[in-house]
Amino acid sequence: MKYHHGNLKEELITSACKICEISGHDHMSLRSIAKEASVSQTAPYRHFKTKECLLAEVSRRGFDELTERLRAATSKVNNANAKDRFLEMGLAYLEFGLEKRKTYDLMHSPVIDKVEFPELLDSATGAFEELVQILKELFPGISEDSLGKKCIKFWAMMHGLVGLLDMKIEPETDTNAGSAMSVVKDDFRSFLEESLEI
Amino acid sequence: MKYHHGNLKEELITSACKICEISGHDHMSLRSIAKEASVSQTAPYRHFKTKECLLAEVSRRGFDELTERLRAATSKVNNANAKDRFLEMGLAYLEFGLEKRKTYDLMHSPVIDKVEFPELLDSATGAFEELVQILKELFPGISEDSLGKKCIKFWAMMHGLVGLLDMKIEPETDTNAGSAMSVVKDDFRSFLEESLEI
DNA sequence: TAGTAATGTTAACAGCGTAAACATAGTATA
DNA sequence: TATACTATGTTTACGCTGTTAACATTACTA
Repeated sequence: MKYHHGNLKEELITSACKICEISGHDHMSLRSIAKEASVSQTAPYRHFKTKECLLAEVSRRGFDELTERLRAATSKVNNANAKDRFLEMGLAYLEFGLEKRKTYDLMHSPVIDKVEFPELLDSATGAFEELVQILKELFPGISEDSLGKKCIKFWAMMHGLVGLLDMKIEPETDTNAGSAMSVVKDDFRSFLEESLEI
Repeated sequence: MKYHHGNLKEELITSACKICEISGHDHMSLRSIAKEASVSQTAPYRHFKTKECLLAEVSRRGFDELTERLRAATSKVNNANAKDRFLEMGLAYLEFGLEKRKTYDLMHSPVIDKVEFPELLDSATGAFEELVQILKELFPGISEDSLGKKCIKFWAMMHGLVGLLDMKIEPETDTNAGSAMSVVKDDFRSFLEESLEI
């Protein structure tokens, strides 16, 4: 048994990512992470000033994975037209949000002030940039203002959609036959396609 | 000094609402709420089974206030056309989200499982219903399916917008003159109006 | 090789949510 | 009106938390 671990910081982060996705960031303790790495309770403090710093790193990795997924989704159909690639990206975003729900929550949680973690802000912006690029292709010659508005609309819609799908707030339609949420879930592609008319 | 407080439950809730909006729900302790009401640390347990139950009540009041604001916004211009009233509603939603940011966060936080609190779900659905109604007026004769989709789009966009405005994730435009976010903030009305074309 | 920086451990602190046992006040019933 | 019961408060205590301070060991550098 070595006294020095060798690669503790990295292992703490990956453990944290795992525990976060299982239990959610508010049911995740520094001590449990340390235990998972077979290390004393206070060892993490040699690598992270506070718990928040570790959480920020977990969040950062979340954004990086999201960015990667968005990029992969669009390049998967690289020879297709911009519209199809945009749709793939939207699908990938929704999938990430629902699949890694707890991590997604942390990424958007106000617990971590992004202003205090510039690298985290960078990673988050990186994901946003994927959307900017595809919309630029989709609307060539668009003004910066319009582009900005479009980006926000779509990003907000995606983000809101993930939240709403999990919140289970539904409109009480008269018929109530086939809830609106499941309509979106089942046919997200056409849902997104319609939205392109914005 | 009376032994029995008389109206402790109500006072705990209002204290909790106040503290929540000031400190945020994750920096809010039952003990501090009890202290604010000049009562012992465990007194709240006579009225709320767990801390989560109290938070659920705070969240519920948040949704009720949101509902009220949305209704007030549309009835404010009651003799105007549906479109103007819709725009007023959107504005009111955004205002609420930014003004009562911390409470808004709690309302959308996964910390409280809405399935476990049916009344909370009712209040949340109540707010959603306001949107459903105005969209029904705006698009008379619309099919239930389309209505559902439209509701979700707008609700998601609003919800996402509040989050994004606070997250400060911005697209890095080439010019970077006048960030996209501030464009939305300054001219939310036209932003929303454009979105009506969805 | 000596000294210093990096990285680990142990012990201790205050604050937290919560449960158990007990105290007091209000209320219904005999 | 006396008595039981219920509602609502307090005190005490438990285990868990994030964090700090003091100390131990290893790695690196002059």
